[in-house]
Amino acid sequence: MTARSSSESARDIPEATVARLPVYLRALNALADDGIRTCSSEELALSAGVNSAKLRKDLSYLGSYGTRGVGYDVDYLRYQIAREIGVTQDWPVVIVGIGNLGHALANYSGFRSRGFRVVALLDADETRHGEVVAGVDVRAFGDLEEIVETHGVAIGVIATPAGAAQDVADRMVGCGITSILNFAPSVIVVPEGVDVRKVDLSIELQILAYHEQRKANVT
Amino acid sequence: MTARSSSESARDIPEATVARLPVYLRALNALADDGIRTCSSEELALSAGVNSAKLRKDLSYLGSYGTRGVGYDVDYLRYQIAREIGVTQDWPVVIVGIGNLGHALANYSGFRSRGFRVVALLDADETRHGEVVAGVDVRAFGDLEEIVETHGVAIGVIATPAGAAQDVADRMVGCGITSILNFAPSVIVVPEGVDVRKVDLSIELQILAYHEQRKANVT
DNA sequence: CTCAATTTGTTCTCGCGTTCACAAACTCCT
DNA sequence: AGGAGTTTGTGAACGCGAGAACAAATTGAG
Repeated sequence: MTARSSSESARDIPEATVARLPVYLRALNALADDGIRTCSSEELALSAGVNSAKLRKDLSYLGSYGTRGVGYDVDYLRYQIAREIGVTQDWPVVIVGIGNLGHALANYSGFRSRGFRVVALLDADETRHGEVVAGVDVRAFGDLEEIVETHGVAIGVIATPAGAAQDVADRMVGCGITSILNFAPSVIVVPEGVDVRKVDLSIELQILAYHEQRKANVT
Repeated sequence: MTARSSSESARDIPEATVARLPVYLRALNALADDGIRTCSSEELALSAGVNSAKLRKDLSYLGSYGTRGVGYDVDYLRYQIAREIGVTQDWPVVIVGIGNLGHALANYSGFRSRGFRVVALLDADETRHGEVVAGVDVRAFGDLEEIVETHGVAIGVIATPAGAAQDVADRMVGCGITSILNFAPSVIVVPEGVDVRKVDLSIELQILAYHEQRKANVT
């Protein structure tokens, strides 16, 4: 299943490591902005908020990009991580659902600066079609196929109410979208081969509430 | 460290389980809305998008709330989970940073319906003070102490740009806030005893991009 | 050139979480 | 009442990730 014919990047990077690579990349960018050209695993780990042993192990999955006795070249490592994640290229993204959250996402500058380009905002509400939000056209949900095909979109973002999420996901999958970021508070089912990541705002708060309650209960 | 003097809820629930309890709660609410009064672990697991064995083990940490041969009483289980998480009570929350994301969070109905009440929106921008967003007063960041004390706030949400996040966190901790939900794309450092959860929108997309790239590379 | 100091890459061990598999408990039908 | 059929709760095995610890590689001083 994980056999790769491509000669490079054939390593199988653990999921936990993949989730931390963007954090390292951000830390490296911050260091570069400060004019720092070289850093040790200890320093980088501090910036990223992780253990240095973990950092080194994570980086070792990518290859040997450090120099013993010296550390890592910030620019070089930055490029290597970006390439591994795939953010050296430009990823077109569609956002469905132009409520408060869709608005916020469309305006979020962090997407663009990290290689993601919002090519369209889709909504079922016809009265909003033709509007321009954050420099992006608001279009009809029915235009999804056309937009996906024209721009070669592989990543879709769901920012609709819970009730619409599964329908939207089905349509996205039907168009050939293979990665979905779901902000709707509902579980969506997709075929094998499609990746879904879920961000649920109220769940995060509930987890905090659980711990908060326990703190209070230690009498 | 985990010794509890309180007689009930003395069990130590694994972190991974805690993170899933809100999902189960949501699934149970959906079932209840459909008029379903009883469900098996298999059915509930399907709604929640998990394995039924995992679901049963998770629930077993709370106690034996099911009936063998029958399943779980939806209302009863719902109450037990809600009580365990702590969402039977009302949690006052402050949001700092009234940008696009702060706006979206303030308007998010999912908070209120789950026991979280936004008591104030704070922002450094003086021109916005006195405004009312989503029925909540926009106040000066300097009012943090007063608001936290008045309402007994234990949970704070950071929705500022990255540069301000650490300062805001420090102030929050200084006021006695012990749980922080951080949407700013930066690592924040807090003292022992303070819980931080981080939601980073662009990191989620980068993780998707990594997998997307790998799919494309399987030639 | 040699040796001390530094820092990476990797091996090893431990603990947590997931999953399987099954005994225990309950219902319902005859 | 008894037995077949369900479904929970949990013991045990397994796999992954975290962290400690160390060997290998590099630098720089004398």
